[in-house]
Amino acid sequence: MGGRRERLRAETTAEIKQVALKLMATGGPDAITLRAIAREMGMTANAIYGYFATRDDLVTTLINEVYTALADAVDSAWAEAAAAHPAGRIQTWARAFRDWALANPEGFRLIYGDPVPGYQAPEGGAAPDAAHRVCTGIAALADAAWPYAESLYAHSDFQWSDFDDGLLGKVRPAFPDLPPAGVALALRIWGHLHGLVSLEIYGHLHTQTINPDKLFQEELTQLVRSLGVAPET
Amino acid sequence: MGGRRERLRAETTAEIKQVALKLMATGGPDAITLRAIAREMGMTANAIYGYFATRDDLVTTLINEVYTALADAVDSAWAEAAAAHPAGRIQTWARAFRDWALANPEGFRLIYGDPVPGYQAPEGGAAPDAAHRVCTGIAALADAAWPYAESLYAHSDFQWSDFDDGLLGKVRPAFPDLPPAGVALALRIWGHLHGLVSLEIYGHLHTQTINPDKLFQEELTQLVRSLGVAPET
DNA sequence: TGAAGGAACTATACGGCGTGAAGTTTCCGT
DNA sequence: ACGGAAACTTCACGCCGTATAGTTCCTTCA
Repeated sequence: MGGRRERLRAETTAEIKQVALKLMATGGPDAITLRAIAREMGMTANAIYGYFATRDDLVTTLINEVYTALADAVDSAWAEAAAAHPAGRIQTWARAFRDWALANPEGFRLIYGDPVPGYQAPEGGAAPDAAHRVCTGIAALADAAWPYAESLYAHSDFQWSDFDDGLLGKVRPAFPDLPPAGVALALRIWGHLHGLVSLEIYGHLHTQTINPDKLFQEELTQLVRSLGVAPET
Repeated sequence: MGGRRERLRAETTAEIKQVALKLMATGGPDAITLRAIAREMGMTANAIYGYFATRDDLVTTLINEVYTALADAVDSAWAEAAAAHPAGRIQTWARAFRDWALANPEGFRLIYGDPVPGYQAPEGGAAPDAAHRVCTGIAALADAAWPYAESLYAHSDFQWSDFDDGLLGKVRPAFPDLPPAGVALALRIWGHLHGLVSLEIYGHLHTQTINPDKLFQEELTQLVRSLGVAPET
């Protein structure tokens, strides 16, 4: 075990994924075809079946990796701004989210759109896990803002049972003071940011406004304001 | 002109679109294939080229029709709630938006997602127009809320030049009292609602919360609150 | 050392896809 | 009645995922 055979195998697997990502970056998620990957690698399409049972398996793996990359990006942005005022920290996180999406539009489509004709996401896997990581990141925003915002959500009647156990398994230990209403707030913020970024990535915002940047900045300003967190300046 | 030939042609065109929509409803946007449509109609795939220059042309036409249907749905909901309090009227509109999406998830994907492998939306066409109609609908929400919300956006420095002329051509005549900051608010609300609905349609919300209904209702409650519009009850 | 076994890969094939070119039928206007 | 156009079919090409069978080569163990 751990011999040359398995090392070569791991390298080939990595190359397949890398080539697939390169194809996706240039031609969109639809460009991920076994034949194109094999062509790029000087192989036959069928050889890939030795590494991935099916094309959807490969796509699933890619989704997991890309989603993890997104989660890493926003997590590290959050960590780097640890010392900042909550308002600035929240804005840093959100900007990292949008910046990653703009830098990896195909990755964003891969994660959040219909990645490939007929692709159906499997039940388990790392993608829900990465999604939970992202949600946990937003829960961190909510947690940071909660001392300011709590009074606004006094009448919200959410219970823990309203949420997914896998998500709560990450959120509750990390933020023991955050109540169910705070998790709902986090999901809503996620939706807000996802919506604006998604519209932009898919080109729908472009037909409405000249500079989405300004709109997003306004969103962030109003976000921290609506949370009751005083802006930095 | 206006003879039997052209009537038959119009009927066939309509049947192609209808069959395509039926296929989409059952198998998703990816099921829209010329061969499947032709099979359903007892024709050859190439016969469709007499009616649509290419498959993307057909998809574009479908997008226009479906988008128009969405715009009609939310417009009529807005009109029916004309007498209601602004808070209720806004919530009625937003619920109509989400209800339409949940009732026509494939249509939503067709409009807002990657409809079909490699499809690229053309520059002009009716889709941007329908998008402007939807945005104008949200501008109506903003306009209704503006008397309450204006003070919150006093420091926003948006200008007319920040927005698309086609959109302004519809919004400014309809709502002469709405300033640029109000249009920005409308786009932000659009993004918020789109994000939550989009996450739900694509199944990402499902792995976080048990009942998206409740989350969306919370969103509406907080929306009217953040606009300063007193809730009805 | 040499044979067994399995992993890696190729060859071939099938059906489905969009699309182009050429041929055939059917109908309309003159 | 006839010329021409519109509607439609047939055939072909290259793309796709994938199943099956066959081949080559490395590793491991007796």
